[in-house]
Amino acid sequence: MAITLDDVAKLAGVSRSAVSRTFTDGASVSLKMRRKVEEAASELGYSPNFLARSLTTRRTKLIGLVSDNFHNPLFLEVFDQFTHRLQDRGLRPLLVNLSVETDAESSVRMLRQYSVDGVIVASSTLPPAFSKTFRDAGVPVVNSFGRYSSDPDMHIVGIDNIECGRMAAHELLNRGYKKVGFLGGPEPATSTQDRFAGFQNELQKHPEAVLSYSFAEAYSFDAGRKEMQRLLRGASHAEAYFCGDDVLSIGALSAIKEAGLNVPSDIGIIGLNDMQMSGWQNINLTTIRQPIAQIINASIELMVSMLEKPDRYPEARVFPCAVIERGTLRAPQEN
Amino acid sequence: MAITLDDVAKLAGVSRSAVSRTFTDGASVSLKMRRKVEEAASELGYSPNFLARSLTTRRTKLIGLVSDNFHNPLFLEVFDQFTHRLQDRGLRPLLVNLSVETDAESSVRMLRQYSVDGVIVASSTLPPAFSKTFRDAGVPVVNSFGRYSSDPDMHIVGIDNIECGRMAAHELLNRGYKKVGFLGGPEPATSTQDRFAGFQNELQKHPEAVLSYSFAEAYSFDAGRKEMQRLLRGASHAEAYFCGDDVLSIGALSAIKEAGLNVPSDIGIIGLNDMQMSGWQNINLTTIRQPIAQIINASIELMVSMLEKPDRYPEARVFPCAVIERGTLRAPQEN
DNA sequence: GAATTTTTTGCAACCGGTTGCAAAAATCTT
DNA sequence: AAGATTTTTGCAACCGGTTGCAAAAAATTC
Repeated sequence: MAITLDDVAKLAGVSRSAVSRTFTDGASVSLKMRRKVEEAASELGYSPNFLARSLTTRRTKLIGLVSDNFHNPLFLEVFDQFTHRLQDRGLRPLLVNLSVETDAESSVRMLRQYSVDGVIVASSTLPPAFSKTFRDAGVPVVNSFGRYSSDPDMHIVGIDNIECGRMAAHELLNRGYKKVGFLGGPEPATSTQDRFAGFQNELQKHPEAVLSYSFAEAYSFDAGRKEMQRLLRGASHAEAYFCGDDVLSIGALSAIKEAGLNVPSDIGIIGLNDMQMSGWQNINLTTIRQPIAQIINASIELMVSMLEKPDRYPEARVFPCAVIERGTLRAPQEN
Repeated sequence: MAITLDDVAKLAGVSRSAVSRTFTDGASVSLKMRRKVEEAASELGYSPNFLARSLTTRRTKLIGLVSDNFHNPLFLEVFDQFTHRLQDRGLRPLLVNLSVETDAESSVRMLRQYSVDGVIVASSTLPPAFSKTFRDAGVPVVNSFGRYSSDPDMHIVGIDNIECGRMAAHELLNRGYKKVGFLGGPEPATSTQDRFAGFQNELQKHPEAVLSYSFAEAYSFDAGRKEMQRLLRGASHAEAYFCGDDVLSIGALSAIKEAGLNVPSDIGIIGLNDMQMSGWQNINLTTIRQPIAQIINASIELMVSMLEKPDRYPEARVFPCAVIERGTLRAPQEN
């Protein structure tokens, strides 16, 4: 059915190699030959089969894009940018939704069966061991939005979640909140652990502060809402909460409003991510911005450089976050 | 580097064909042989290369998932479900972000180069001609969320947007609104045109109703907000608006609140889609539900059946929508 | 237990490309 | 214009699988 190399060679009256060469950059073909072949090719509407080609070149330009965050609106932005940037470089994202099967082994097998050139693991919840499975299988891997390490054993791009935790604590203390809460994402998630560690660490320097904490079941609206409802039913809630991420914050805000309380006069909330929605006027969440565009660009850059040098020394790229002031925390105290 | 068929054959001391057969269902292999091969395979950690296989089987199990709606939160749900359902059937989504290059020809070429088994076009804005390009190239295609036709020339799954427009008009009239507005998505989008046509059509049956209309630049929060701001600056706005979709509605709500007006007492809003966010308590949008799970299931079902019978007669599957009552329209009039 | 039928196995060609190598053609020297 | 050099071209083998066909092995029949 489809047009092959042979068809073009036959029509142009040249060898198969000649056709192959005109479609391979950097190959030696005379101008005359190239013209002849191109004419025949366009007459037949030929374009080379990437998969057949990959058999010998060992390059598919397929990149596995693996994620388990399909319920966090932030990730629509993430997917948009990843696909966009990959396409810019002629790479093609093979999307893997990990909510189905969290088994690393089977994902690795499947992606190897498709001979992907590399894998980007985009998740703030998966443990480093997950990405390591790919590395151990000899598949170039970049871990985006994962846990930062000063001695990485694979490429890793993201933020310093511990530092973010400190930043959140600092921000709350700075605004005079004494009784503060940590409303984390799923407890086993590396991002949750690290943000909590930093938060706690900073608070310990301030003996006057009182810390409480709990965890939501997922990074999702419903989980945040449910957990905040639970907290509000309790004996006494904190004056302000650092929520695990923006979507969790928005869920919490919904519960607070529903309980007849006001933000920020009754309770303060600070989130993390600064997804687009957080800036919407009817949400207007004070949050810590995670520079996702930079993280994605760096991830792809590392991936591309790995494709060229597979044994490249593993690197961690960490981007700074910043507090985005909006309407869910009271103003800093002037004292 | 990677383990091949030959390696396994050599270790097991059998022919290449024998190995191939143990990994092909329905092939004739004795139990003894199968055991021998499987043992050797697992010792080496072999699994067949899908791409090499596809060369002869002419099946890659790759499905192009093409969309240009990467800014509408609804589509995170759409991608989640599509990837999930495709994976369930052993198919793999090759994601194409069309916001980059809207050129159908080049998408077709690229997807053919990767020998995708089929293409799902998931978009409420692309014209039918886009999907038709795939069909004309001999690639099985399903158009999801596209324009319904009673005489489809390809598989199409979605809702009857004209009917939805009527439903919205009916709902507004039923609640006693006289001066109503249509705040559409991008004017060229088929969904916008159809929803408007139905809306207009229903209103014509009610001479007392006064219709105004305008269009936002995109299906996005910002576009909806901007357009509503413009409307509110104008001489006189409508009593209630049917917005092109939910994210547009939420943008409009933001503008309304910002102008110091209240919903639904000053202005009513009805959206379309019923994405998860619309049910969030701090948004609480009255809207028309588009049954996306059913649309996605049907799309995949049609795709699978097409893979078996490529010349299957084209079919349109239309799913009914329903009004979801929340808090952005006033109660129906009792008269 | 020989003849017949059925199942299993291996050979070799093929899927649609690429590439090392040597021959042929074109270009450059003198 | 002949010889040396460079560039272009085609041949044939290969990438990692599948599959039609015929031979070999196993199972069935009498």
